[in-house]
Amino acid sequence: MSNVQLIMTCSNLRKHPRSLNVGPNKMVNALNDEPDLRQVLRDAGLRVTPQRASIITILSETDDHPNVEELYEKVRALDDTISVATVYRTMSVLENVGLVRKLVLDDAPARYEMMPPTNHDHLVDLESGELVEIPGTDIADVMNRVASELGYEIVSHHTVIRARKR
Amino acid sequence: MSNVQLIMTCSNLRKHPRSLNVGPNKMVNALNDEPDLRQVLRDAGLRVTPQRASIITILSETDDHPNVEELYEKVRALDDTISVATVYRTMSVLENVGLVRKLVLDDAPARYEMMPPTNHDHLVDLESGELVEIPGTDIADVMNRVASELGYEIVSHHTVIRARKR
DNA sequence: TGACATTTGCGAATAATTCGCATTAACAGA
DNA sequence: TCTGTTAATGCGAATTATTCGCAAATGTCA
Repeated sequence: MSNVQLIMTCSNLRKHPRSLNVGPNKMVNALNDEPDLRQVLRDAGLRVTPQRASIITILSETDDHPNVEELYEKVRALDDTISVATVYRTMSVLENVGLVRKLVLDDAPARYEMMPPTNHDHLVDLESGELVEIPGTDIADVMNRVASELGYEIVSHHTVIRARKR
Repeated sequence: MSNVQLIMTCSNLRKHPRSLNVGPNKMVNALNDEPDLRQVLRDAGLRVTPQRASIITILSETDDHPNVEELYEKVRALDDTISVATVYRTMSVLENVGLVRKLVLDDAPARYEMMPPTNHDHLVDLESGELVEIPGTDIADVMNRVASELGYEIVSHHTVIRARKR
């Protein structure tokens, strides 16, 4: 009996500036390549610091969903003076601004991903801890309807499905 | 701009023994009234302790979704020697056995509720911290299809919707 | 370039939850 | 009903993720 957690998330709150096409081995600064991202920060009255740039760069290059500790280790390759507290603070800032999405899992530190330009969901295998992206579903439609009936406009949603292999 | 978290959960994993019809002011022991519940524990090779009985009693009488601290305070009325650790341990046990559901919220301690006999979802108002139940939706159908395509059988699911008043 | 509010780094502080362990007690079998 | 086995409890200490306070550093805008 294998235990699995299916995590589905979608977001339609704001237009994603532009998807980052940074090659996996190009250690470039995402914010330098993406003036749009700089502007997102500035528009929110926030400063574009090298720490924030490094974090976004790393996050843009990863296709998994790192937690703060993993992020911190990777970012240190770009900036070996950055502190964990800054990573925490930055993730919070980026989340508020809408550049990253926070995935709150049970019994594990929060994970993060860049805001995806396309809706997609997630599947977490609890045994391996692996978090896999799966194609988006039309769950969003149902949710939109439900939220709409309550007078709300969905900003984002996050579904956790616990399932058993059949 | 009011911020709201809509939490939707459903469960279809196992037949709920029987819904508890304990009156709001009847300070009775739920496990004594509900031999089914005792059996659920025994079937899992677990012992029916007074602590577990008290916790289930309190949880059955509440229509909100208490966290461990709130639960602990209320349970102390029935058993003033119970410890917080026991409440934590018991909630974990009851969750594994399928008697309660754990609601993991962001930036707040986990909340719990008795496994509902009928599907229902939740709405959390972040400002007030209030967690309101809303009628179940057919999201479950969509999820079942998605999970089914992946070869999984849904045990439970948990959706968090962040929405903004329109 | 200079003023100044933001942001950072550091380490200490919090908060939720778990753990270790000696003691207690549930319950299956005699 | 009594008893032995073994799970469960209570206590407080330990862990873990995250936040906070504050002085020093640094983006940003005039």
